[in-house]
Amino acid sequence: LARAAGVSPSTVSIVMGGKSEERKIPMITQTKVLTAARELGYRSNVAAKRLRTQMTESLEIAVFWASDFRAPMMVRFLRGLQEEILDSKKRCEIVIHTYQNNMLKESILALGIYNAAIICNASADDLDFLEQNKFHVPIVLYNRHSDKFCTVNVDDNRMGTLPAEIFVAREHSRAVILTSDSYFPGMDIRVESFLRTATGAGIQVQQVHQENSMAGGYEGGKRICNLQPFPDCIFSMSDAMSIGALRAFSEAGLHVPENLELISIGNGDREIEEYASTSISVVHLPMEDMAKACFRMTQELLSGSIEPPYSVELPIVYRARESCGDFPDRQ
Amino acid sequence: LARAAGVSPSTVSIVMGGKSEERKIPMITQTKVLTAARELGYRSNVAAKRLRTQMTESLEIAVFWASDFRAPMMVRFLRGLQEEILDSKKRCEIVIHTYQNNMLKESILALGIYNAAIICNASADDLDFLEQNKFHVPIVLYNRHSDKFCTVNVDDNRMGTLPAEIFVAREHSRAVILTSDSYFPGMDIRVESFLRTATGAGIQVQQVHQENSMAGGYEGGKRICNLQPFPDCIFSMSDAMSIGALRAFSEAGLHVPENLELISIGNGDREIEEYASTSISVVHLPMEDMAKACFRMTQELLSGSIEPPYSVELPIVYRARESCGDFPDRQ
DNA sequence: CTGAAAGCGCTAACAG
DNA sequence: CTGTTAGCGCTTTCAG
Repeated sequence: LARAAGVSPSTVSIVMGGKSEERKIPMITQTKVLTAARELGYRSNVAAKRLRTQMTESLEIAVFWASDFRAPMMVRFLRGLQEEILDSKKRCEIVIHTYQNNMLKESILALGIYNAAIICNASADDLDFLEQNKFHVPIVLYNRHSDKFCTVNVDDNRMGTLPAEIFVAREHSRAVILTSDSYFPGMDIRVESFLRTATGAGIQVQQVHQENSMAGGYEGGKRICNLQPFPDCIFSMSDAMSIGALRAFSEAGLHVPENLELISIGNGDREIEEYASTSISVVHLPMEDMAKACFRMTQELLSGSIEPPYSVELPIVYRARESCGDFPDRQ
Repeated sequence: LARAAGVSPSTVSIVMGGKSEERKIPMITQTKVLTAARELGYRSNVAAKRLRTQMTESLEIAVFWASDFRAPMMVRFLRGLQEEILDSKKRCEIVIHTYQNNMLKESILALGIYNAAIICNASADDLDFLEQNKFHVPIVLYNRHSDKFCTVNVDDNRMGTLPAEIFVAREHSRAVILTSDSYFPGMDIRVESFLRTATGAGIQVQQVHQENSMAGGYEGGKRICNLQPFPDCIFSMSDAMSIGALRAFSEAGLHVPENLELISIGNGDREIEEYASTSISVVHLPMEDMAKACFRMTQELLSGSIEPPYSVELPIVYRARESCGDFPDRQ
């Protein structure tokens, strides 16, 4: 350590701790220590410091989040998480690890150094990796299924059938699904269950694939304008795509909901849904509540009151706004 | 520890580490340890674990972020930060601490256990608190001024004068500032320098105060519709307020930019600015770049290549989109 | 199969 | 004013 680099063990600690004044260390010693530290590229070891000073009562929870188009959704998740931590009255730090889709394994090396981990946005590959390894830290999976880990979910099937039922009830006959490459199994389920329910009720369904972003939604919207037959309703896989599509429609002189109704997966900020040019009707993804459930689950795992394969599924609701009405009998 | 709670010191470690199989610990001992741990509410100490296993090479940087309407902006900041960390090839964890405006002091107790801290969104009170205390950890302030700490800034004055100059050049004569309660001195500077430049050039300036959110912007927009004299240009203090206002205008049958032009402080996601019902012309706040500068500054502070009162100011640019044109001579 | 012992890097008494 | 010492809670050889 910097101990070899000059004077003594504790003197160093005093100087580096900024307690030079009160302990009356002469300037000369201070500079000796400081320059030595600089030359050795000394970095104090925070783990040792924490251990020694007993700054150890607060839990550390790692949150893994994909650094792609889903990054903005982290805000809602963190909001829920922070709220629940506050409510729980526990001291708890959250450490964010962002990772590339399918690259979870590279980012997760040192899980053991946290009290618990919440893993979000895992792809099928990422899940395989998790299933095949043994971790000795409580792990909660956000919106994924597993028979090895604890998970917090929504009913992806219902997220597809509900909008389909609404379109049926509202007597639409030509739907289009605005979607993107599938990043996780649940997304396919949403698409397929919409497809099944809608076609089962005699609705003709087309699909438009674009990048999951406003830009992608915009391109998708332009493509939808040229679709034959022209659809009378859209199921969009994200708020971002919906906003892009809305803009494309408005440029094309198409009006939502008059010319076609739109229901989106409500995975964006509530304000953005409400203050879009046409406020967006959504199948609401309760991310804040899911985050809370994730946190609670880590605590239960830590206390041993639940055991690993354990799942919670949160109910989903439809929020009718301008872009699509409600079931006719509720209006 | 759980050591008293049954058998031995290291056996516990083996069992809790999940190495029971390979070390052939009999089931009976395992359960003994496990139940004891449960009853004692045992939580392994991550600091000790890190220290012992030398998982210590990675820096830990605390990021303090206000948990209010600015929460969504954390995404852009984190994006920049992550990118720079990746580029730097250093292992570095970021720990997010959200705090209530004016309550930084409550959240910051244990700064010593990080390698460095980046403090964002500090209010005047928060700054006072920081100035008056001595910390012995490298601290970087995001978008604040201080003669004690290192800071990364934009030219708040220019953020006000630039839109004013554009409005002048575009021959507007009646401006309105859509703003909210001031959360930090820089915001006042933006408003005042706009006011000074605009009134100096003979523009009549009104102000509308609302909450800094889309909802607030919407209410503000409605109020603007009834303003006498009716303005021909708006300077909005955030993308969120702009989006709300845009919606209010469109409901009132007003068109942007035909009836009035709008320039916003570009503090939201780029996509949201581009895909708003009318894409928003902004004085761009380079948050990602500022985050990068913050990270670089922590590293320089750590290596001793810079000393505390040190500032970096990033240039700001105007991005003309639909809601307001550029300087006439650039068009 | 399990216990004893050492030591990670640091800080806080307590003596010099 | 500065050095010595002990020990934070854990894991890891190494002997039983």
